[in-house]
Amino acid sequence: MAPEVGRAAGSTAPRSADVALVAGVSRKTVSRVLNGERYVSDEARRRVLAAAEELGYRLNHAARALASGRTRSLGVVALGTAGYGTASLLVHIEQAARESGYALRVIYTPDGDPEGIAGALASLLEQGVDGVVVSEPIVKGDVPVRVDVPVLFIGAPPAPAFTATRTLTVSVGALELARAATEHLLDLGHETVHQLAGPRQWYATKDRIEGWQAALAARGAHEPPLLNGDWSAASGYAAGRALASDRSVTAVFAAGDEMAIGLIHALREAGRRVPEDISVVGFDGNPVFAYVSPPLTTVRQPFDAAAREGIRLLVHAIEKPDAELPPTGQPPVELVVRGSTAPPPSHRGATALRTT
Amino acid sequence: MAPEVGRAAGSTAPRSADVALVAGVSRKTVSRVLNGERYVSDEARRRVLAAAEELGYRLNHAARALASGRTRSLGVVALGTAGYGTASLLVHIEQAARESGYALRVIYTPDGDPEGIAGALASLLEQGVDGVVVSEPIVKGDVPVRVDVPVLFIGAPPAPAFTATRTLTVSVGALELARAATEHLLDLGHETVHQLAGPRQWYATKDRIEGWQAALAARGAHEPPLLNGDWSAASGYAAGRALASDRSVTAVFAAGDEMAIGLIHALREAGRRVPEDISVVGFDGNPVFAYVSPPLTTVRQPFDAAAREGIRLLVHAIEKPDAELPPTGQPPVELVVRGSTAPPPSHRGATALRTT
DNA sequence: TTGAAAGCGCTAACAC
DNA sequence: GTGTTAGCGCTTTCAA
Repeated sequence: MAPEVGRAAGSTAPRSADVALVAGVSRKTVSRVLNGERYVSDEARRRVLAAAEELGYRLNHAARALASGRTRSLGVVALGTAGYGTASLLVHIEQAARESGYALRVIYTPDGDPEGIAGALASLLEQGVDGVVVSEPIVKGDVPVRVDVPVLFIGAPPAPAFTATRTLTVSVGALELARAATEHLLDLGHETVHQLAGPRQWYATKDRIEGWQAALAARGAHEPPLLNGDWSAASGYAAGRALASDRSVTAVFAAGDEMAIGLIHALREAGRRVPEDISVVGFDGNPVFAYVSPPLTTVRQPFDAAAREGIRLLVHAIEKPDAELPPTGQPPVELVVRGSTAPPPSHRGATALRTT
Repeated sequence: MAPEVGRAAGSTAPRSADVALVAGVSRKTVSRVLNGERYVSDEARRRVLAAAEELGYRLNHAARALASGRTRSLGVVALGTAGYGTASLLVHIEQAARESGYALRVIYTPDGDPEGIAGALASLLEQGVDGVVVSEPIVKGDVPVRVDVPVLFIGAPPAPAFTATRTLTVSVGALELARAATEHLLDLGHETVHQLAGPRQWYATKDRIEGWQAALAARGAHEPPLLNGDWSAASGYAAGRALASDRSVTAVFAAGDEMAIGLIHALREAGRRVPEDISVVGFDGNPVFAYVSPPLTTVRQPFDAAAREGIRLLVHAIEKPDAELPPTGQPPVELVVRGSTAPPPSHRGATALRTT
């Protein structure tokens, strides 16, 4: 079917030269068409496309990357647990990147510690990525890597000693979300709100603590000591067992939905009712927890908006290194009130008296 | 600190030639050291490594890929929802790939339909991957792409019309898991077991239906019509509302944990107790559902084992194209009995009479 | 055990 | 609008 076109008839995959031959144009014109550049006649474009189609031509990204110095790909350093947050963020990052014409290279780092992140970054950089996305890393410690591409941090400011050409940050509004969660509980009439926090060295934990503190301080509420978890339901359960015997606790803000689920389970096992005796609000917004008993009140992390916004920023920094960064909007603060929160027993008691 | 070494002292990143210069060897020797090839003296190796370290040398994968025709990377076609299964599988695939020296390029396909998979494959192939992993795609339809690298299907056999150099499959034992789940219910004394299935065009759905049918048939149990869901808790909830009024239903196998959660919620809202009136078993093994009420009985998908095994196969096919494939073990069948399953009311009734 | 030369397939710069 | 030339940084021959 295809005419004998030099090597194109051979055994190897067709190259741009073969397409050029079939289309009757130069390789550069093929390149122009494939890259959507201007200054190509409609006729030439049509012929190139037809030839590429006929030959089953597939562009070689490695060659393009070598010649152009750009890979049109982004590296992602993902935190290693298959939690809803990480997974959801990754899905949205991939989609946003793809829509901007970038492919994704992913490395998981179970702990998110500086060494792990440094290693992941080094590997990504070797592979040749035009930019890197790091989500919510650890608070302390240097990341001892020379990074010569823009780096986007999702959800937290970059570690202080991090050295990169250009560092970008996009917020998920964790502080505001934590404040909203705490305020919701305070509004319900609780005197104060305990927090079941994540590992202390995570940025994500820090923001949530600060938002909670801010809400407490604004109402003049006493700030109880933090409870510690590791994001897992099991750790929430452990914290709940410890907490159950303290009758003064009427409201808990858990820094993650799964911890909230574990916490509630322990509380109920110990005979404390949720939300009648203790209210619990989670953090993340995994829709499945609308279907447990009680349905979990939570705040939704705007992973979709953050990913879109972040990738927009990153792509901008890659493609227009010298331009100003575009302005970024405030992430939405979305409180999802379901069944795990209610007024404290004291209020309910009053209500009960009235209605009895 | 570093001596003036030609271009190395310039503004661009050091290349292998710079390392060679500093080490006092040829570029080829540098290449040999970096690729762990034999026939390099210890002394030469030491000098090359030292020079690379001193220069902060980073290998250029694009150049290597162009020259060698291999990228040392794997493409993953992931199904688009941020569910526990997909996310968990991806984490384990990445880990196994990294341990074998391969990087990962990921594309999500929300629906897993043939067009989506074809597009994802084409994109991955352009990027230049040495192999591809596709997890549980759709049953029907061609995937009209010329694929010239080995393709691994996790969890299901390849679509019939799929044309690839080499097609590999690794099972998660879904059929056996579905059978185990169904048998568990039958063993408890239920006369039959309903199934809340996933979308019919998914392979994953097919396996689970077949395992369920096999278990039913083996006991001579009647096979009730399938209920339909889309993996989401919301769809499980919808199915549960429809099911609640049918008093003859005493046991349901939900083909996904989240659907099971939604189902249970609807059942309870309608006044049916779980597990007293109806038993429900899920499918996946997300640990968080050990902490809901009732704790979900489920079967655990061996994502870790499947990913390890699958990547081993894929890497073998890539690196030793002509060799036999290594044998693969049977994936473990793990039933996790928790609180959402119990004997049917008839049995319990008998027990209740005795104890009253 | 090591090195020299040739090219992988593409794009950049500059001509026309 | 289009073509020509010269590499991108590495690995692959093949020779020493």
